[in-house]
Amino acid sequence: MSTANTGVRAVLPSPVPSDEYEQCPVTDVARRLGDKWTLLVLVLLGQRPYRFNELHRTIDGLSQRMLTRTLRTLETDGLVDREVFPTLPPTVEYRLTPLGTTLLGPISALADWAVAHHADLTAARERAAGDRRPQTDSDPTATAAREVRRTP
Amino acid sequence: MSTANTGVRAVLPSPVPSDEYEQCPVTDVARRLGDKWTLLVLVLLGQRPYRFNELHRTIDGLSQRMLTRTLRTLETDGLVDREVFPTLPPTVEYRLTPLGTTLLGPISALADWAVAHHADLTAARERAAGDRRPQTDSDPTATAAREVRRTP
DNA sequence: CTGTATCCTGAATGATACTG
DNA sequence: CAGTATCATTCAGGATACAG
Repeated sequence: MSTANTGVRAVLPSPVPSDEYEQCPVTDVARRLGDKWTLLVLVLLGQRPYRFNELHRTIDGLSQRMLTRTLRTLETDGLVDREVFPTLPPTVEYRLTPLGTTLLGPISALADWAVAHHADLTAARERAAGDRRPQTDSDPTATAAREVRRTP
Repeated sequence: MSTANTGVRAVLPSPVPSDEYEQCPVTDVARRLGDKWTLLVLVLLGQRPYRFNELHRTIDGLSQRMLTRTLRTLETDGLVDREVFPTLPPTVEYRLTPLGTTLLGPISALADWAVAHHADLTAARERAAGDRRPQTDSDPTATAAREVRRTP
């Protein structure tokens, strides 16, 4: 794996993007995927089209308000298409656009990593939590500075 | 590219994880990367170790408080190592752990996608913004329902 | 069924000042 | 240099009611 960090380097001008950090495409995308429901919705729509209430029922805990918001944003970003059928009552179907489909690749890479290393994360967190009350008080006499370099 | 969505499927039991959505490793990871500074810090540390103020200076707009918070979280997750040198004044160096380094791969995948398709996103957003005031009023006589299927 | 309109709370982030 | 402590602000997100 690995040395495909071409993209990463590409978006890192030495003085990182000014306060207009949203200019950074990577952060921009990450922030969207990082909200509470977008990833879940994208993955579901990656399998087949869904209707509004179908998504609502499938994703436990997701409110109507947030589902609408999430879908609208995805639509605005051109990742999802919304099709309305003139039935009574109305039927609306959502599906990934071609652009949206191309996002499944990177998402899968992230998903694979998450699944593979979630145990590590959990372990690290528990270790960190435990380290806040250890008996491991090292010998204070050994605390003497081993190196004292001046910081320029 | 593409059909590597093994991971995605793996974490999608049909009735999506109950309100304890944090159980989902993928969403968990995405939420961290989706905060305002984590991704930026990870990418910088992916190039070489950095000292605290070095990061602070390099990432424009990042406050001391948020840098500390971000680094602590990364440390807690086992993605970043913190090394203190007993100098005067103190010197602290941050570097990726081996686990943290493995995250660079997925991040690169996302970064590559973001760079490649940022223009599409921007275009879609502008189109969506413009579509809110168009003169494209289609012929009302053509508005008749073409299909009226009953929703089950 | 597919939304919109309000209201409300907690978390994320920022600004500022202070410390070892 | 490398933080911590406080306070203020903003915003994502949830609850609820209502509408076409």
